Amino acid sequence: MSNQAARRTRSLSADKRAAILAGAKRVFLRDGFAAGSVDAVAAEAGVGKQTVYRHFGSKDALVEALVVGMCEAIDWSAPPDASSDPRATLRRELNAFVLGLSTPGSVQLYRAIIGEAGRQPEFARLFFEAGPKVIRSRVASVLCGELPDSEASEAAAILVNLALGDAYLELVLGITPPDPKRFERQIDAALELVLPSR
Amino acid sequence: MSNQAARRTRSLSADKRAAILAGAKRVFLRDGFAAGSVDAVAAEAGVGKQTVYRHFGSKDALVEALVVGMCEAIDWSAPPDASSDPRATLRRELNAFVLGLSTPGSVQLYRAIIGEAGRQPEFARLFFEAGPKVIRSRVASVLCGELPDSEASEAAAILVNLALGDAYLELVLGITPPDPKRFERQIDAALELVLPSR
DNA sequence: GTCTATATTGAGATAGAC
DNA sequence: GTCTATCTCAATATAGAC
Repeated sequence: MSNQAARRTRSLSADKRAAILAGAKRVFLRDGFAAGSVDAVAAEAGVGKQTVYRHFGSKDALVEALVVGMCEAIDWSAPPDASSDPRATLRRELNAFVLGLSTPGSVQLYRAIIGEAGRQPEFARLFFEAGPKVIRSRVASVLCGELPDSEASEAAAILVNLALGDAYLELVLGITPPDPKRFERQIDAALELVLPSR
Repeated sequence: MSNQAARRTRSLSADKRAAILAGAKRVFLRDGFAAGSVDAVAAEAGVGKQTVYRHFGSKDALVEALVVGMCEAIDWSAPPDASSDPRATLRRELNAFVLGLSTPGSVQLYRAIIGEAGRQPEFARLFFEAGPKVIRSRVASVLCGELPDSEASEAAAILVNLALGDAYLELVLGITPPDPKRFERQIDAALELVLPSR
């Protein structure tokens, strides 16, 4: 009967979809959402343009699928550790965060999100909720053991800000290349300021 | 002879030029450098499109003139004061900085600069040199009287970062509206951390 | 379901009237 | 020097072959 082809009435190739999204990532993060073209995405993905439209319907929908997918894939947290030293835990956590955010893909996504924030507030919110907000609360939860709850939230915000510090603004602006050592120094200085060792 | 018309061989109307730049500012900061059109600029400025091209030659040149002009016009510094209290001076200086950077025009310029940083590094550098870098050194020069020179530069960077804090990221992302009181609280907390009052 | 060829719109840039 | 009308090309989206 129809047991073979029954449920594949509208089945599109998952491989092609992934290839298109990969192409879209390269094109749109390099050229920007406005200047990047569907033609370029199709060429980059090695598929016909019509295939892109079959899968996503429009350029806007493709861009949205890309941004949503990248935001959902964000995971800048450090794996859990057995150590009970909160300073060491915070150092690992903050380090994983800045490294994740320093990735070329993350920097390009960050630029694109900021650049479109005035026109696409949903993208900005999605990114904020998936990234900075998560890190803040992870850091705050560690700090709750060390500081009064009333101070933990504010201290977490300070730590996260200082961990990024100047280095991140300069990285996003393309002034200086990524420098893990510089981030480590910023993190150590931040920890010393918020949780003095003596 | 030619003494009347001699030197106006290539004189264009300064009024029109200013009107075009004002229109370009509205259009490009609202729609982005890529999506904003010269037609829209001409309409916004109330001139013909050809006039735009007579004055600037190309869309790229127009965008560059706009960005350069806005960066050169940046002045987020506080006026000098007679007070000799470095904490009060720093508070005024940092407050003027965050207020200047919170202006709708500044936020939109910041977004556009970040969004194009991967493709237009010169714009990013121009902005950085005219804005953040200037504030850093102003703050550092005040701190030189309070801290060893070796620490003043780093402390200045920390102060500037904490003055912007979470509030600025959320403002740029369009998550929260501008809130001068929140900035003031961030500045006070930052000063207390870097220059404890007791 | 995927590709090639095409319709249509819009934007950058220019020619010519005044 | 400024505007109106136009050229040209690129990009979104679609139609039809396989």
